[in-house]
Amino acid sequence: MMNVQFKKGVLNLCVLALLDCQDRYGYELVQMISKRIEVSEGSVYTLLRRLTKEGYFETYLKESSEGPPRKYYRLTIAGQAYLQDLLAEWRTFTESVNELIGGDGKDE
Amino acid sequence: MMNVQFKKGVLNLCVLALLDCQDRYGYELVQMISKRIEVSEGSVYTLLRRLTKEGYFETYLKESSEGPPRKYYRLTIAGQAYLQDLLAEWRTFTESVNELIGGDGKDE
DNA sequence: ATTTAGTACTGCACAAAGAACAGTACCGTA
DNA sequence: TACGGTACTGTTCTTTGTGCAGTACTAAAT
Repeated sequence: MMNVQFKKGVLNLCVLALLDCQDRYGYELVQMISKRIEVSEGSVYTLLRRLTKEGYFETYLKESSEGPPRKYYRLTIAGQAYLQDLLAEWRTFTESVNELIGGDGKDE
Repeated sequence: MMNVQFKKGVLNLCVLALLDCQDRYGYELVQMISKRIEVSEGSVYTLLRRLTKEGYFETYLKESSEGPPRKYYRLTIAGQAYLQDLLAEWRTFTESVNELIGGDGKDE
């Protein structure tokens, strides 16, 4: 199956990025991410709780016609800043890795 | 500092890829990887021991004129296959993430 | 001759984060 | 009223990178 370890930290980035466009609720995020990368519910909810505790999200409840009330997550200012940091890191990181695995055994 | 979690599993891929061209010794791998991404010696050596135990590397010692003998690592057949798997996974994974963070909130 | 710096490897205790799983609860339908 | 889908909580387990201490060899500086 999909490499578990690749996901460490990246899930973080994905959730933040998805919340940058609009507020979303947990189950919705699980569905959206699962379409592209395998992820368990537990991971996403755990992450949402953690980042909320760290001040990157604010939450509010809203009732749903098709089940229990949904907890929506909204990026805080800190969350937006964190997202920008992670985005930049992700880009330079993947670039670095691609250079490393690109095959050129150059010293420089 | 660099995001620790991004590295999970990727270090694995980097080491395998670097060994695909030629045999290398541990310290050399640490130096090569450190040029691009921050990594501690402990991580690389731990990983080398683990992958060796799992049959992806064979090792041999060779003396050095500038210090203690070096332990060289060579990819086994299993190691080459594993590398190909990881490479493919890495490519589809980064593609998926880039789509997710790319901003299109599309359902499909 | 002894110290110091660079090279090179070993091994362990620790922390972070995702996975698996069980549990709670609401809603609509058969 | 039993089932399946929606929606969230919480705990335990595993993997993997980190930090640190330790060993040991070589060469240059004091």
